[in-house]
Amino acid sequence: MPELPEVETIRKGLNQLITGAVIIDVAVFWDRMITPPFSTGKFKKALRGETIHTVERRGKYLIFLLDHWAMVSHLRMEGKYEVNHSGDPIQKHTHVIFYLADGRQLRYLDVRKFGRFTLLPIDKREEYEPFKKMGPEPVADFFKLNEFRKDLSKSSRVIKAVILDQNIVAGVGNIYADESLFQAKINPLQPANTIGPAAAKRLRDAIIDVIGRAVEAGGSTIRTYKNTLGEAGKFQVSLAVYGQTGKPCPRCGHPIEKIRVAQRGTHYCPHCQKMKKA
DNA sequence: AAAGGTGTTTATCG
DNA sequence: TCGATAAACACCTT
Repeated sequence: MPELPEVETIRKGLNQLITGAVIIDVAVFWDRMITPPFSTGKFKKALRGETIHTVERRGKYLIFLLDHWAMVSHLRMEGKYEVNHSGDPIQKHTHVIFYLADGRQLRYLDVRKFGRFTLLPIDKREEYEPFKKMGPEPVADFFKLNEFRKDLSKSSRVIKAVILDQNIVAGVGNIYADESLFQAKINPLQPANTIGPAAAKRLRDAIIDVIGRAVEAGGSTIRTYKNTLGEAGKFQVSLAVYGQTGKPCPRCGHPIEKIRVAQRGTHYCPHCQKMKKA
């Protein structure tokens, strides 16, 4: 659910609300949320007294820049942040609370407990393995067609699996993968190494365009996503295929179908997105 | 009412 | 090294 556009919207909200705030204490109610080598105890101790200077993002990861640490937070499926006052009732599925010096609390909620926190020394954050391997951000300046074409030619996997791979391009999840493939008129089952130069360009441009428009719209709210300010996204009304099973294709009117590709629910128009021979 | 679907990443298998 | 699969969880739908 939180893919790049949702994480980016959350990042902006966090920056509005908590930059400059000082963490005086941390409570962790689900220890597995804190990844090794940090124990919950070390995690809390490291954060006490640290100022939240700014929140950055790489792919679907949030990066809180503190005095001595970069706190990396991944929301996985259903992670959310709220900023509360101390008297506010604690919602179900609250797993981490950051107590701030001004009396407010930054709370992390996650129904499925899949989200993770990692602490990195502030000057070593570039060395974090997932960041080192991660593909470019899906914007024109970084996501180069030549590199993308090389990646496609090297892989026999189906194209949908490839664009979901964070090491190819960062931040694309199930929703925006389906939307991008639809916009580029490519069948999700097409093997990556059978995609020609023209189709590769369409796909690269579609990913940049779809993600960009979704960021502008504050992301998509499918079931539960809300940003830090408690607001829903607006992009769900612009979705052409995701969650539109049985509805007419906005381009040709053929009913949208749902199949399974790379173990993921996949929505596409069988008329507009025909499989092409290599 | 048990079973299956939901999506992201990492670990593990062949 | 690559690709496929399972596991980490809770809730909702069938």
